[in-house]
Amino acid sequence: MTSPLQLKQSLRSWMDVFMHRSMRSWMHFAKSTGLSMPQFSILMQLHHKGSFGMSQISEKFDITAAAASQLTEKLVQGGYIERAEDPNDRRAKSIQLTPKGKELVEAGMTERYRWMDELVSKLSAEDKPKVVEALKVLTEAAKQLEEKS
Amino acid sequence: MTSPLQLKQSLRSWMDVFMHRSMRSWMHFAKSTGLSMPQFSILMQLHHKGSFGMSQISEKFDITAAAASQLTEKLVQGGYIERAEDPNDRRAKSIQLTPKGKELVEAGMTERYRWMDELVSKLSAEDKPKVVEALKVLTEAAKQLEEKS
DNA sequence: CTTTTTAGTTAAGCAGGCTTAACTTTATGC
DNA sequence: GCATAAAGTTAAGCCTGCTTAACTAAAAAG
Repeated sequence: MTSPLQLKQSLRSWMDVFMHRSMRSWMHFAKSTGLSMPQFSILMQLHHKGSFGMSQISEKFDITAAAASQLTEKLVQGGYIERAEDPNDRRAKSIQLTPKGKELVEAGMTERYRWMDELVSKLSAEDKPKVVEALKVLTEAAKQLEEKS
Repeated sequence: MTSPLQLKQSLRSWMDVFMHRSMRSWMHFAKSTGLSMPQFSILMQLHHKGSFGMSQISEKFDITAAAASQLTEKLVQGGYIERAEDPNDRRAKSIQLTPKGKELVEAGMTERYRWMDELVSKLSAEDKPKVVEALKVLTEAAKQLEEKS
């Protein structure tokens, strides 16, 4: 018997410890790159979605088009992204990660994963399969939620 | 048989989807409060640790003592924290959340938990206990790691 | 008891993000 | 085709965070 309360409790405990830890390593890495958080967030967003235009940025980050334009300009200057004209709509610009940008994002991910890998090394042999199973279930559920919204 | 690769894979998939989602709700909430990210981070840190002094802030957030002092000043002005003299060392100041500050942090946590609760509602009855078990194991492992560092 | 360290504050100045306002250029509606 | 809307850009100005530098006050060291 798993009470609903127990389930929520364990999820929340995990969430607290996980968030606290990963946020720290996250900000720490962002700082070490010399990029600001907003700039860094755009790179991550590009990593997830592949490419998008200015308007998507202003929408996602809830800033004006002007702000989005200025932020991306700095990333272009830094050589992290490149702006290309959308062939279908010549007003629109499609932005993408450059190799340099990809490299930086990869490095950030690796940093983030390190703690996870340490965590794994603490698990007993019998716990490991259980954890794998549970995380797959959770990831699957999360993806379902994502699609709906 | 759970291969090490499989374990890492499932952890990383979960981490990606989880981070992406919770970072968004996190920043969104911070923005809605009108506080800046650094200010908000200080409140969260206070929530975790209870109370601490200026020097801890500059250390944790890797900023100068001057910056820490100015940031906390704004939070005091806003009524989110209060500064008290440390009776043992009258140079030091101990800062704490006010009721207003606590309220705000609680609201942020609730926001963060909401997605988790939705996630739970997607799980089948047979999956739930497995998830609880796995998360407890992970949380326990995380706490062990935390102590060492 | 004097010197030095430590904790924190204040002020000046710089850099970044963001907004509004005034544009340019391309697409759409009628 | 012409007016209107949409996608971006640019510039001016504000606010915030951050740093350095100069300071006050209390503790520790000698």
